[in-house]
Amino acid sequence: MLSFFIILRNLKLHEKAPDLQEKIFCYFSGFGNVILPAISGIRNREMETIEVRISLNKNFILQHKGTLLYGLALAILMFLLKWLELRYIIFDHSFELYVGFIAVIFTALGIWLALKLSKPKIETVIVEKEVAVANPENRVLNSALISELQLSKRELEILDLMAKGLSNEEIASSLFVSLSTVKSHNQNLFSKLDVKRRTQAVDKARRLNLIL
Amino acid sequence: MLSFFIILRNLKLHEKAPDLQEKIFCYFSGFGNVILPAISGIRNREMETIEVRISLNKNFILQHKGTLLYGLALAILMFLLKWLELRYIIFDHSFELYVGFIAVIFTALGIWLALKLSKPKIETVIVEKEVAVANPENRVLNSALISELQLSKRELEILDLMAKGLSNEEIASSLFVSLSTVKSHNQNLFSKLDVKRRTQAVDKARRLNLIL
DNA sequence: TTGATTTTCATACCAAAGTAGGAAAGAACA
DNA sequence: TGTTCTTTCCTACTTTGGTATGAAAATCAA
Repeated sequence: MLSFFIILRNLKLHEKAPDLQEKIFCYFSGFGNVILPAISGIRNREMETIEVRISLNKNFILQHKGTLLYGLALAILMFLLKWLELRYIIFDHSFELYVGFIAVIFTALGIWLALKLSKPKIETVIVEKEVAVANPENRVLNSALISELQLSKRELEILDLMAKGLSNEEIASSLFVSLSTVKSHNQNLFSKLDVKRRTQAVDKARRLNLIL
Repeated sequence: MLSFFIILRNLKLHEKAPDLQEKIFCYFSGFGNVILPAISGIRNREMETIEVRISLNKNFILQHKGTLLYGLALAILMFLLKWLELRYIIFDHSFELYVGFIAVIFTALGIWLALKLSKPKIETVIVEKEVAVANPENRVLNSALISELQLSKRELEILDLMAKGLSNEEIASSLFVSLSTVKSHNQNLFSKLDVKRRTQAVDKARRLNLIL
């Protein structure tokens, strides 16, 4: 669009301007060919940088700088090429020398470009090494079986204390109930576990992970 | 400086070119102003995207490809621009075409060389991954403590059966001894373990690994 | 509100465990 | 041969554990 209006303006100036002004405009138009791309590049880059920073939170200053250097390098080389052309057209230098010089210049440009923009990456290879960790005695309550046997909360409490070696009287004191209560629970517990005595109950409970 | 020489060239062409050709040159110069920023903009955007992807995925090839495409695009554009210029200067354009082609070729060559010479480093990082080993109850008899407590072989036998839930009578039958014998051993055992009842003895023995 | 389940408690009685004292036989070691 | 320890066994007695029966209160779900 900007160029479109430049063309329009050029046409206008061309119709109105005398021969001298037309010449000056054309000269500065050529000057704009160098500056415009550079300015445009910067602007586009800046916008891109902002966008990327928002989405990815990355630092693009180096890349920004790289593009600037790249643009300047191209501009300088383009100028140099044109200058050589002009000298050749005006002063008629050797053809082979000119071509050879061009080849060297642009090879170096390519190398410089690649090295500048392609930084040697360090590729990280992650190797997972399994280390066996001894798992300490890790016993888990057999909740499913507890539900299946329909052991009540109180019964489990008594079973646990029984396994710790407490007598009925001691269990009663511990739970703030009477001896009769403990005996009642014991009866229910033994019946559910199908055992005859506390030692059997404890042994079975351990084997079945009803207690830890 | 570049513009200065462009001015010089234009003066020359102005002196040689007819009025019509001068106009056409100015228009196409303006046309170039549209294409360059647009292509540059696209390239920049694409490059940013590629670089971002690379930094995330660490894909080195994509970065190279981007650089190549970018360089080639600019080189082709430069060639096209020159070709257009030459067409309207009314020179023998085979020479300028040749020079422009040389520039493109050697830029690509330079890029290719640099990429060839720069190899990515490979760094190996070892990550230890802990794997829990399913370790079944792995209990070992505490022989040292058994000796320290001076538990006899018979006492240990009885302790083991007691933990399995056998009554005194059942233990006696099991070991082909009388009930009195078992009671005698129990007394000795309880005394050595400093406990008052079988459930305490069993609990303590388990905790101290006197039985499995 | 009703019914089922859990928790609590008591009584009477029997079985098993635990205590204390004593003794004999066998095995191992100095 | 004598000593010590282990194993075996008995008796009398006390304490604890287990069984059976019955009932009341509390909690929870329908």
